Amino acid sequence: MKMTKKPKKGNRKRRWEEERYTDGVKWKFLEHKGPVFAPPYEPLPSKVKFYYDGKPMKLSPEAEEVATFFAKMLDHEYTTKDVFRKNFFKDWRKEMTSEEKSKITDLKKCDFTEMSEYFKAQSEARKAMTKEEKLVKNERILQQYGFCIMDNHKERIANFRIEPPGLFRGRGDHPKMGMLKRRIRPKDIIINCSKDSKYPEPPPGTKWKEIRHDNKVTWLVSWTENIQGSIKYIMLNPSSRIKGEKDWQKYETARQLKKCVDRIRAQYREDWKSKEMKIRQRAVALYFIDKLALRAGNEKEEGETADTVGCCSLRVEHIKLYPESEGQEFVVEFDFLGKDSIRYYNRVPVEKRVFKNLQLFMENKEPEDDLFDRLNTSILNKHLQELMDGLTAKVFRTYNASITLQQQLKEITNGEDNIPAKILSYNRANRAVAILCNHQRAPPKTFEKSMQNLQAKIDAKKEQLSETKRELKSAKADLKVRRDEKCKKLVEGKKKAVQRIEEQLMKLEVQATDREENKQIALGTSKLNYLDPRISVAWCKKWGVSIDKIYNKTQRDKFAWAIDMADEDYEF
DNA sequence: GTGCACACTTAGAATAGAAACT
DNA sequence: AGTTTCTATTCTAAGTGTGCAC
Repeated sequence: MKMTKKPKKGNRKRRWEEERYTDGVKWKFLEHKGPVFAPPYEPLPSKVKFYYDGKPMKLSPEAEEVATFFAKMLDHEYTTKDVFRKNFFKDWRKEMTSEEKSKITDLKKCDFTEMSEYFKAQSEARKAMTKEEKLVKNERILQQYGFCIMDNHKERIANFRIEPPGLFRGRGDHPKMGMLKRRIRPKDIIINCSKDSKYPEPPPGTKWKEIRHDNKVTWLVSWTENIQGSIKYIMLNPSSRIKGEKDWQKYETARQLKKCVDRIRAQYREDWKSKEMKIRQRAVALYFIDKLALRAGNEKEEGETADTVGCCSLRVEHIKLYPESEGQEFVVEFDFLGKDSIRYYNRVPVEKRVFKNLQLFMENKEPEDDLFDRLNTSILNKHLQELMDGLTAKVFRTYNASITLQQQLKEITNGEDNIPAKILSYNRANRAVAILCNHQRAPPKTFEKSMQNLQAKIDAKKEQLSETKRELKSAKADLKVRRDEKCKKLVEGKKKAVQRIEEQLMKLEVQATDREENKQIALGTSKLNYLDPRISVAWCKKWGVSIDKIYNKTQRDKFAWAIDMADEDYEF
């Protein structure tokens, strides 16, 4: 793939300019220390008791450990849910001795409160640990296990700690919530590294499941998780060469789409008229993916996960058709749970042909039937591949997100504004994308209160402003009477103060607006995954906004390639 | 086409750490 | 200095998409 770039500054190649390997080879040399395992279980002190049916009961270590997982979640809503409790209890019983099993037959009779209190106290104690103590411990492990050598570079590893055992927390209505996520041991672990590297050592007295040398993949460590049976990986940090290049490539593909999106749109509009049902469905689905930035919607195994859908897996029950609604024609109402069981609700007017097609697709179907019964993501992606090299459904999300940011920035940035107002504009552009992609968050628990506090601050600032203005007035009056240096100085000082306070007030007001508009919207996901960072870098350069106002340290590391590459006239 | 294994990106919540306030 | 509040980081679940066997 051709990627536009500036000529390099020095002799040394930047990492993202080094040559890339061919035929799927991801690296030539890989050396690392392996994973950090979860600390072993520490039995509770004997004074911390578990009660069954009001009576203290000493549990076997295995049963006790699983009980602590539940105790640690006692304050969480999960533990009130039937499915969670049922799954937990079933898995807990598997860890019990036969005696325990015969005695403990009802979860309602279990009292974990002492355990729960104990863990709360522990976490308080941990908080009270001095900075140095915490830092030293974490830092040592980070230095030892947090990095690897991939080819010529020392790279940061993302998740070098193995997930500790606990109770599975699925999102939404997950049928497996509460199941026991078992402890991962060395014999579960597959190590991936290069043959000529120094292999990681398993803990004394243990063995790895396997050591392999597959340089067509990027992971360092893998294991199979017991809830869904899926594979988990340890991979590199987003700042690494291998992740950065992939990210860059993703945006280049989206820019390719920009070049041919008009043709593709014309094509799918044509296909709305096709004689073939399959093609019509494909064309309508693609229209939704393009217009509404819906996800592809792979099919999922029923009963294994929460019931969520994307575009291709939409069911009849997820949309409602209104030939006419609130003065608009051909309105489609979407209401379904998407990824992470986040609700997607939207009412959109569509073209007549789309509307008619939808009516056709829904004819003689039950609510739980697939809307696009002749379509799936594989068919759709095969078609997209023919339209453009590397094109898949998700590229539309990347493309539409990035192009929206660019357009919005162009439209709403005001050169006259001061820096905070410009940043507000940036956040608003970012927000437009987050809304498009339906990136939501639970409103922070303290949102109302924090809003009130901010408003109080604003009121106080206003009060201060009028007070200072009064002082300025009287100083001016004084100056008229006694024209001495001291009075002049005072007037100047007050003028400055008024100006300063006005600026502070303005900043607070901007902050309030920004926060209010952000109540239920998460900006981070689009910023991190959908917006070509070069657009943001160019915007910062063009308007003289420091890049760290837009990206924090971690984000600057992730987007180092873009910060280096883009100048102020970069066009997505 | 269908089902499955695999590898990788994308996602919001939880937690830790930093900053602001009292 | 202690407490509260905001921000950054960590965690890991939940998606997407490919390739292969049948």
